Amino acid sequence: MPPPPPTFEILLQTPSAIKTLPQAAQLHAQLITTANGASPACTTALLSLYSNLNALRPSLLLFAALPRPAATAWKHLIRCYTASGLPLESLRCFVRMIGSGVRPDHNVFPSVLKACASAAAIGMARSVHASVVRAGLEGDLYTGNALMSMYAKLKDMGNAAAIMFDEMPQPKIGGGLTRLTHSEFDSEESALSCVEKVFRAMPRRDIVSWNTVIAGCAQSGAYEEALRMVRRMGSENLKPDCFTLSSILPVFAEIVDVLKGKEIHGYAVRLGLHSDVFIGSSLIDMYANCERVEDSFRVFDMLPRRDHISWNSMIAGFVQNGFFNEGLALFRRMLGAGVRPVSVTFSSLMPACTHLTTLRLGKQLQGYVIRGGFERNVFIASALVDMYAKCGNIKTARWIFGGIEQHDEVSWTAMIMAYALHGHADDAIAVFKQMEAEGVRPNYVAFIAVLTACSHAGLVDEAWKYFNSMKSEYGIVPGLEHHAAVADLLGRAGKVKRAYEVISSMPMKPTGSVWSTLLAACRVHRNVELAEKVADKIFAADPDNIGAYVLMSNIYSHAKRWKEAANVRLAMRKRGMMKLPASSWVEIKNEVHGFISGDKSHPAYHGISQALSVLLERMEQEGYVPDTDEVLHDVDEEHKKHSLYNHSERLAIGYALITTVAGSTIRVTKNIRGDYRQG
DNA sequence: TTAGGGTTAG
Repeated sequence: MPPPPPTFEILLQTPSAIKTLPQAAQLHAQLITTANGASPACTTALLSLYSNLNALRPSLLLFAALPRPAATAWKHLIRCYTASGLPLESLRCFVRMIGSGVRPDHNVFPSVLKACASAAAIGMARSVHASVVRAGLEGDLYTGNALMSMYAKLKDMGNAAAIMFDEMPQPKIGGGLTRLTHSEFDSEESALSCVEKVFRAMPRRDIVSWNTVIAGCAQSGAYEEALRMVRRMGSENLKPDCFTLSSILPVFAEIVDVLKGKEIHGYAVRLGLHSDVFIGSSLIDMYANCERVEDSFRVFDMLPRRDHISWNSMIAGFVQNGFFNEGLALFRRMLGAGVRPVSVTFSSLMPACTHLTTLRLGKQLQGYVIRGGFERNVFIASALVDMYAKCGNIKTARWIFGGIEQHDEVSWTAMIMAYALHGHADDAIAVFKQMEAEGVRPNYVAFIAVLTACSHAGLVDEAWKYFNSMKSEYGIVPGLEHHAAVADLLGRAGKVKRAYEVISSMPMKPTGSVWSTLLAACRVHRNVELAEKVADKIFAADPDNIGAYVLMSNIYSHAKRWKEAANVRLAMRKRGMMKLPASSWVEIKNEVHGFISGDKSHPAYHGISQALSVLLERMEQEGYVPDTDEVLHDVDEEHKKHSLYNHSERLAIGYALITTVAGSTIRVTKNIRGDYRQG
């Protein structure tokens, strides 16, 4: 009767029994004391143990001890490299394997293809695909799935991808193989069509195959195709699982179809998949994109387990829907829960600071960004450019912009818009030209930015030039915003009739706000007749447009047509429209102080008033004459002067003057919109 | 061995 085999041999035959690194090390130690412990068979078996545990160092040592590594040994090392986040090493290893005369088989290709995707090695990807064909493994299920996944991941990779691969030593993968360049890959066929081609050619498909092709379609914007594929799955008796659902939910988020999204939600609940973290974050995002942020929060709140993406989805959902304070509060909660913020957290959160124009919070957030080493992340940097510009600090905005290594269309546009908002039209146009010179094609938003720049600087001819070039040179159809910018410019330049023509002949229906800008221009240029015409247009579309009432009342006041002005105000009161006083706020020593026009309730009001009197006296000494013309109420001059001096921004400046040291920067923020509400 | 979710400019 043969003796029972030693324990370690049993263990080697059932490698799944080894679950931890110490267990593997223990077995390894026992094994080297035996006679054939150093045999290639034992070494390879140990290598497989270590590589399954993603232990790269011991795997490398064992591999080095093999005089002639067999295909299995290569496979384990390549897999371990890929899993350890070293795709280039993985590919080098694959090239060496071929060089040593070992033929690649169905075991090794999935890891190699995954490495191609991670390294964004497009040329290598094509070579390996050809190698798969030469090995006759096109029909292999796992290899086919890995091929599709690779092409799906390579889809968005730009020039950086080609560069990364070109740094690698040129592979020589057998005879008859050509390495295609990046441009060939792009011009021949889209990555999505590669995914679909592999899918169609597969003799056997499993749920992974379907999920891969569905995700590929969804991520490439082929929404209809993705949905058709989900319906087709059923014909092969496969039911959508949590992978399918988390890939398909972003489609409904994108096309803003909350009904279909809810159907998927219901399906997930019925299958008990709704507590899956992936589905959870897709649901949060879908509801948020459909402006149903309460539903997003309900999903978030009920998740039994949350990872950093669940938190990020909810933070982004809040911020994108204008719930800035809620987004910031959730960020604090996330930190409190011990979840580390990632780059996406900051790029989602930065717009909240921008909209709240709280430079203090933005700077705090930037501190986190710097400590996390995310400063050069193009998403974060673009948001920071925008934040600094909107908080009044264009120099810092420019400095951050300069630190971005690879500018994309968004970061360029953020910088153009930053200059535009500050009235630096020449700089804005220079940046626009530089963007083109560096090979980044301006998009729809970039034209809004450059037209805004022209508009704020009164560059009528420049604006028309850009507007006309949009369609003829760039193939971009001008939208509402572009027409509005041109009309706004014409109005500001006093060409109100021309602006009226542009708006009237727009290919789309003008919104109330487009007409309102013209109405504002009519006020500035004192064209009562046209103003009445424009107001009719606004009230026809939107009888409750409060801004238009206010403007008309002001226009009549300007023209000293007090009776008509009073009629407008009466009409407003009848409709229940109430005036909300203008307000300004200023940050002093990490605290925000708000002031409303005419308000005397601030504890420091006395000091403010004194400071303002001193200041005013000196201003008048130096020749300042208050422009009471802009105070439009039907009251006497002395009252006009009084209401001018108690403007909320003056109160804020007065407070800042008495609480900060000389030479400090004072940043006052004012609400210029929403001065009225329907009460 | 292969598959899924969240981000910046208007």
